[in-house]
Amino acid sequence: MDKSEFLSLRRKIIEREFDKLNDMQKKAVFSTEGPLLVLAGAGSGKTTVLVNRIANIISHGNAWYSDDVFRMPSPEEEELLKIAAETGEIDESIRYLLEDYPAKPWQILAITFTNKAANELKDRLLGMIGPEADDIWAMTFHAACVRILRRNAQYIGFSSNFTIYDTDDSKRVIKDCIKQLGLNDKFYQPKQCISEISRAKDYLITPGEYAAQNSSDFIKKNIADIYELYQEKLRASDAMDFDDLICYTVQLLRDNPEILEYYQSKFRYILIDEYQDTNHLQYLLVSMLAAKYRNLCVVGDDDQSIYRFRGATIENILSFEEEYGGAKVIRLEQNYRSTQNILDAANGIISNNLGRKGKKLWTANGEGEKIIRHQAESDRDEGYFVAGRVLRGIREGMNYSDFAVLYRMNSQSNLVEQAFVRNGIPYRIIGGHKFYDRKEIKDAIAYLSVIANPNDTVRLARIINEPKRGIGDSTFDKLIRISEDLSLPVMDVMRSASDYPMLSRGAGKLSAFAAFIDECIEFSEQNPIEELLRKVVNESGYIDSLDLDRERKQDRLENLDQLVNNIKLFEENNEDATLNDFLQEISLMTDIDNYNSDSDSVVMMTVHSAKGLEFNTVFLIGMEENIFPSELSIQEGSAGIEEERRLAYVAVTRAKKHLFLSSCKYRMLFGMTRVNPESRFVAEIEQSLLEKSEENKREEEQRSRQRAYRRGTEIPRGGSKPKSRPDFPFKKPAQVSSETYKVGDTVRHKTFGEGVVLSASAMGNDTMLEVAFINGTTKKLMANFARLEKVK
DNA sequence: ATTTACATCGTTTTT
DNA sequence: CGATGTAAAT
Repeated sequence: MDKSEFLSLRRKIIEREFDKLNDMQKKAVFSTEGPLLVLAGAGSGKTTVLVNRIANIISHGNAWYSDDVFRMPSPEEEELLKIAAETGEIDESIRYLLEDYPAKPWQILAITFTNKAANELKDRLLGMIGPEADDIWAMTFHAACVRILRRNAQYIGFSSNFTIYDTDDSKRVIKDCIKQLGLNDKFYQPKQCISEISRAKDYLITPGEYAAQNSSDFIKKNIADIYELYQEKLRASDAMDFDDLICYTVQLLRDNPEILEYYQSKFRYILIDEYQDTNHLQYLLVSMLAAKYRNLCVVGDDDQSIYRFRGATIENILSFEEEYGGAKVIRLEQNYRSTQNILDAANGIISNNLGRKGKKLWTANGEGEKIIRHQAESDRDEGYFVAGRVLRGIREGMNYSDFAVLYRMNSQSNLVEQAFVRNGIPYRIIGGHKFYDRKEIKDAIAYLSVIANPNDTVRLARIINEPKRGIGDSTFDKLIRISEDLSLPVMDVMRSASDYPMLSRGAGKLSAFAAFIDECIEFSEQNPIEELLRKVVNESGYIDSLDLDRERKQDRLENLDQLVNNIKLFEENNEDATLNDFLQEISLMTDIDNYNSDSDSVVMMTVHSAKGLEFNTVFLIGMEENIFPSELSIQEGSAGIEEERRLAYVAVTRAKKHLFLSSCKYRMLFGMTRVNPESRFVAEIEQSLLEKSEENKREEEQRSRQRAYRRGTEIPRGGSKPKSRPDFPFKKPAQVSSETYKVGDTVRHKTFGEGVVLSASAMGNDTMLEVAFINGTTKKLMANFARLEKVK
């Protein structure tokens, strides 16, 4: 056997191991060295590629492409190789012949976007390469950064069990800062400050630099002060926000060459999933880590970039080839999920975007059914339409879990939810009210946080008077003031509260509370977390205080029980896990991470949350202008619309077999009834792929029969029955306004101000008005709902 | 300090 | 419309 024979045999054996993959997927799996861009369309087996690529790197390294041979096989080994090529069974003794510098699991860093994706990746890796997969760093950006930071916390002046603040916590701190600086919080809104600070962090701009860059801008100068104070407060609380996790990691690596060198050498192979959703800071982090080996594989789909509002820059993926000269590009365009009709619809929508890498999904699954397009009378009818179709599906033998309802914004779930409740359809809502966002859960977590990190003043503020123990805002403010002025830990001040005249009145209560926390801290060192939680909620009087509102008590107790269960589960899965580990786990967790398709119920969520998931039947509701695309994105212009279009592309490609696109003639939105035309995205789908819903067809038939009847001509009665009115009040009791409007009238609206009526047309027993408001926008409103005031 | 009533506000998407 | 926050009353 000569060398080329051996090499081709080697390739054959390796290829056999991955024979379930298509050619493009194999190419991505075998391309281990150097920068690699994998453009993976929706449903193209992206995770499969990631898993297999990692497996290949560990078991074969670059052996498929490499012409290097460590040693030629002996005659016995040749026989074993031939057997392996025939049967796929590889004798352990010849493994070394099939390798070219394979990596150890701990040399691999695989970054995903969500914890769910990370867990899925880990599970599949465990299944494919066994327990040593545990050494692979397969996690989210945030989790990886936390891991690096905890190990090196002293370099950046934090303790190794620093707290992670969520958006809610950050907001509280920001509010404090605005107040403390004596600024008007109308002018400096917490939300805007946070996003401004977040943008600064994205480009590693320090408060000082930010101030210098904006010295001529009065407002931004103040934001610089807020930014500075905010960072100080977080540091004093030994806490970081989400952005800090990445930001401090980048700074740590930038300022400490030996640490950078350690991680650069450690991670020989880096893989980044969902690369289109990375922001500048994440890009920076990746490029630092990958600088040494340049074995960087990024996987993504420029058409699925939907997190621009959070700082994701689609440019990261668009300019990857430029950034990494000589990068290999592989496109995965074969879709294994949907029917061709669904893919054509998605292709049709996305082709309207400019500046794409460009790709076209195809499938071997066949054409499939047409996409059903339905127009409901109202948002309420839309809910009943969905419910009706689910029930029909169930009658035909489908499961509830085959269905998903997707929408642009959380508030759209309400009416579908009501329709489901009335029809006894089991459902789950992902997002919206997150489990860990519930008050009682946040309170409980706050107690645990303070016990884990007594410097966490934000969480302390939450619970120091919850339940009421007579420690009001002014006392707490004084407490913080003293602790800041004397640079003493808050807990120390509390313990010896009676030493401070300022605290005289509340001193006893404060020291009692401090004693309770101290007792819990001691308890926590010896006992499991769930025991600690039980102690906390019972002995703090929290449970007792729930009696105040009997209505919700049961609910809240159940939630607390659920939390205890979650903790137990966590402790079972993670031996000798500390309280800190648990708190970290939940601080980086979101609702979607808890989603599993086990229980048989219809699932409802936003399109954003649905990314990466798939469902047999998808109802995409609210396909209307001003909803999807959203009003704000329309105002924003093409960049906004293109992002919405990508979102629509994501939504459509979630469906495996059936897709419904529904819209309403009018809907209640933000407290008033609005009229929106059907979404432009529906028009971007080739019309032959769409089919009107039976419900709509029947209505039309009935209407035309009525018209014919009025004209005296008769239409032969067809098979279809007239649509029965739904058994629910379809509109609110008519509060018909005495006012009538005609074109040219001047009206005043509560929020939009004055406007001129452009058109008025009768609709049912109401009038649909088109009004041009002085703020330059034109809105369509229903006269009876809009609460308009006639001016002239 | 706490409760209540009233007003105002902003309304997308979330690691 | 709902959540959130402020002002006034207890």
